[in-house]
Amino acid sequence: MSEKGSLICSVNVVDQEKIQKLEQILPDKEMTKKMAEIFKALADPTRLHIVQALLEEELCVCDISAVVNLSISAISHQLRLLRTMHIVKFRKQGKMVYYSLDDDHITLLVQTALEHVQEKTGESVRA
Amino acid sequence: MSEKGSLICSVNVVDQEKIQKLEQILPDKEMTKKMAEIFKALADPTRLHIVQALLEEELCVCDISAVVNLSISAISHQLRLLRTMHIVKFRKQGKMVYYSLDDDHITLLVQTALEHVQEKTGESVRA
DNA sequence: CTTTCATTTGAATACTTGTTCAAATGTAAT
DNA sequence: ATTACATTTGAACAAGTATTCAAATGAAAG
Repeated sequence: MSEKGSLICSVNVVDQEKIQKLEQILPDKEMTKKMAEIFKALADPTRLHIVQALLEEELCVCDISAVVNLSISAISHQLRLLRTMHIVKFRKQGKMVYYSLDDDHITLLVQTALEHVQEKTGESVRA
Repeated sequence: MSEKGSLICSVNVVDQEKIQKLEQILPDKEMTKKMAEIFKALADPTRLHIVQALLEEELCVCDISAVVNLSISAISHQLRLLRTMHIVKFRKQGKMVYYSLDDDHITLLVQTALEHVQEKTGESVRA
């Protein structure tokens, strides 16, 4: 943000038009920020693990803690994050709290990422 | 990871079977970690912005810096990260270095995230 | 060879984030 | 009320990360 203005390189001067065209097409900064937040929610192994488990079935905090093998407290903290991101929803029943996925898009995102990694890892993709 | 073992809550004891079934179905930890890394690559506004721009066309570092409105140095650092993640590839031509997307899955991920945000923001989704 | 310019790199800094521990809710049972 | 238990919360600490600045490459041109 400093070497701009007078110090614009020749290429930028030439392609100023290209830059402006891109700025028009691209989603605005707010949109990009929100998209980044979705990715960020899935960017932590613990949270992704939680989401993967909830992809299968509804689970209580205790269950999740067992599957992910992390303290109840740590899980609860992460669940709060996923809650505020509208990725999971919850349902109280007695002392227990049951969590499930709130959003359908998440499934597609996780699936796509899985395919990507499988391909890059050289795993056979048929079936 | 501490209140486990002897202190397992009654629910877990009952559903121990459920937990084991989940552990079988779910991708192993290595896979989950790799998936999280893909998401992490897209989890930063700056990097996502770069990727969105490259979705449209091949660009040099200078161009990207102009579009994202951040110092050349900052962009170069992020590009290195995207490079090691195999998300972008580059091509040298004289003094300039041109970057483009290395992976097809990224497009789908970004599109899905965009749709998700648009829905949650209450934007009309037709067309 | 020296200068110029696009890009990269390394160190430093400020900021963010995941986990832990201890304490607080809140619900159900004795 | 008191106890037991599932979950949440807040503070604190360690680890990770994005950006900046200054310096280093490396390629083309004078």
